Amino acid sequence: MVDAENAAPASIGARKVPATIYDIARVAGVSPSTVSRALNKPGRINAKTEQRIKEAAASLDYRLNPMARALPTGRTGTLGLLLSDITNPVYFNLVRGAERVTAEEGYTLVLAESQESAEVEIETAERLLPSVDGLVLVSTRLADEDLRELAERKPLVLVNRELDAVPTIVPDVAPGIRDALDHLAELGHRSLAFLAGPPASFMSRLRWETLLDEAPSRGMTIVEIGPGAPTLEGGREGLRRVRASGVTAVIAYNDLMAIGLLRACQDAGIAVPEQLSIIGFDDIFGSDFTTPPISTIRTPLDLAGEAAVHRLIAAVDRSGNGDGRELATEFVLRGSTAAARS
Amino acid sequence: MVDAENAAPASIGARKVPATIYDIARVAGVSPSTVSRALNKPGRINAKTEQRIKEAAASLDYRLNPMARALPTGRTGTLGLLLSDITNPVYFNLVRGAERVTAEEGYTLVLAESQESAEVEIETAERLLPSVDGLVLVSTRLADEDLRELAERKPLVLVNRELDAVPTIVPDVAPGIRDALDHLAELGHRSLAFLAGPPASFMSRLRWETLLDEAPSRGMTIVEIGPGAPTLEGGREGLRRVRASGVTAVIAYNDLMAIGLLRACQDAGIAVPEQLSIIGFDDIFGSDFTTPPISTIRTPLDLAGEAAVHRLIAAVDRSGNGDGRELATEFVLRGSTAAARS
DNA sequence: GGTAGTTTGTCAACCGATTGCCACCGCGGC
DNA sequence: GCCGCGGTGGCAATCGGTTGACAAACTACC
Repeated sequence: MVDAENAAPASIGARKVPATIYDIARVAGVSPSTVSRALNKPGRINAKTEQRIKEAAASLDYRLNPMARALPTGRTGTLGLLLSDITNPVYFNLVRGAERVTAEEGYTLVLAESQESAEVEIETAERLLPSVDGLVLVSTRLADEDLRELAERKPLVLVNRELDAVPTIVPDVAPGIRDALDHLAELGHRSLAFLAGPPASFMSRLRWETLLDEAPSRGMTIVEIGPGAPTLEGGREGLRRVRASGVTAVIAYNDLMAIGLLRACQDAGIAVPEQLSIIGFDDIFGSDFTTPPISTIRTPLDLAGEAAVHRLIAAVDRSGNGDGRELATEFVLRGSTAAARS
Repeated sequence: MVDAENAAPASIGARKVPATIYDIARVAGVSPSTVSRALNKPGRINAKTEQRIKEAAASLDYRLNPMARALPTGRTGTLGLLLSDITNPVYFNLVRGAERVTAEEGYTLVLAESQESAEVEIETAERLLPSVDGLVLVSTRLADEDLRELAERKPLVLVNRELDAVPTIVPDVAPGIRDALDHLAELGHRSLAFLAGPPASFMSRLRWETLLDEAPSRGMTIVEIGPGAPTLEGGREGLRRVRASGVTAVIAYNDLMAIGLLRACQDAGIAVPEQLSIIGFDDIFGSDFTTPPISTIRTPLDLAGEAAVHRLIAAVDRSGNGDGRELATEFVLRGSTAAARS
């Protein structure tokens, strides 16, 4: 019993205490401020002293305490990435790209999700804000007003949303859409439908507007069906209206909806692509698992993630590096399109 | 020029400065320490004063600075989640479960990945360690030695890895495996193969060991093929050895490998499930997109993520809540198995 | 040798909270 | 009238770094 009482707190509680610059100063025989400068102002200090301090630091297994540094400098060294739904495969590559650049630049990434709710989103942003140097908001559902308010507290970068005075990363949807439409036109399709996503989605509107611009000039008619949830289920639910519309090809707001629609077709005995051609957006993981594999308009979200973080870091440390590469979408031809049924 | 010099820093730089407890103290006419107590030691202060302080705080739109609090208390209020590959769909639900509980408990989650490399993993863990209260390591590739070292610096919870003296979340693979084997036995399969994952993977070994225990008692032979990368490609590459082995059914280390193998079979003109039955692990997103959809042994990773964070928080704030629910796997029957070819 | 100029390192204040210790207040009891 | 006490609130140290101002030491030049 005595053993247990002693052992437990000792093993659970008494963790190794990290070394501080004061420890290093003592070992190296200098003052703490000298240690601080030796460690992050190379050259400010005599080379020999610097060397001695670095050795002391190494021997003590020193690691800088980010919290302690954040206090006087105001820089936390972490960036926040806020998205609507972490489990949505659309964002996988975006997260990965963002994570890569963040680590590369010596920052730390904090990830959070808003569960498709504007309320949760603003709360989460508030919670994150004090401990990050800046925030990337992906496909935000917030109002312009809220965004502006956030932007005046910490640097902000938006992905898939445009707002003046706030840095923005929006892929150029036109190239992919044009190629997809050309492809459908060649196959003889004359009447299309766009299966729309959530009403608050900037991206859904942008895709629809672009289709609306581009389809007529190719001699095709196009109608909007929806809005619907950007999920498998949302795609399934579109089938009734797709059938009723009499179109020969559907472009869905995203791959998830395209796959949902495809499966609904299969359940209903509609042959894809023979009776209906389907095209998605984003080229998510798994969109080539289906039979037929989904043709899709790929959004380079990995690049978008990278660009967003680059831009954010530029804003955080005032290095003017705008990094204004264009992020062009691209049509990926697979098996879900065929000649229009006559 | 004077204008520009004044304007630029003003608009770019002069963000809203957050209020501190000193501001509140001034407004409420008390000392900062009283403010601190009013805000987080309810009752310690006269009710009227407390009220006044809270109103002042609200009117100033006060938000506590987590960094400043972390310094004296040593508690940062954030937890780290480290996994080998963020884009691996296996972890999606785990991440989501972890994120949910973390937010629920008022903590913040930091996500990082190690890119399947032990070296990157230890570096990343080191980088995260000073700014988190504890760490969850998922499917770690680190040696026991390294893990023990980390564990004595900050609370640690392992998922998919066992190590004495460190809290561990390992799903119980046996139930799912037993059901899968029963199913295959019923279909007349007598010789199986296990398509192994990475050599350093504890989970791969655990699954193999369990198969090794359970198959013979059902009158089936089983061989291990691999190790291989836990990816589509890794699954594809297994086909040659699967064919050579003459087995009638394959259980792959995970769904990704199962899907890779399936696609390789399709390319090679081998009918699945007629000529070869395939079963995966994990029930990842997309494993039901294929034709045939993959039968799989589902691991409740969302629960694992939740349990891991609960456990970690218990360790962090010494609330003894062990939360020792068992996480049983479950066989999900879909279309990739059929009677053994004679 | 004296003076100016340049390194190099130290002092001390500060970032925004937390917390142990103490002082003050009013009150009741003896 | 004095003492003790519980309830409030303030003082000041502290966490671990950063940084402007300055002093000491050294260099160089006349």
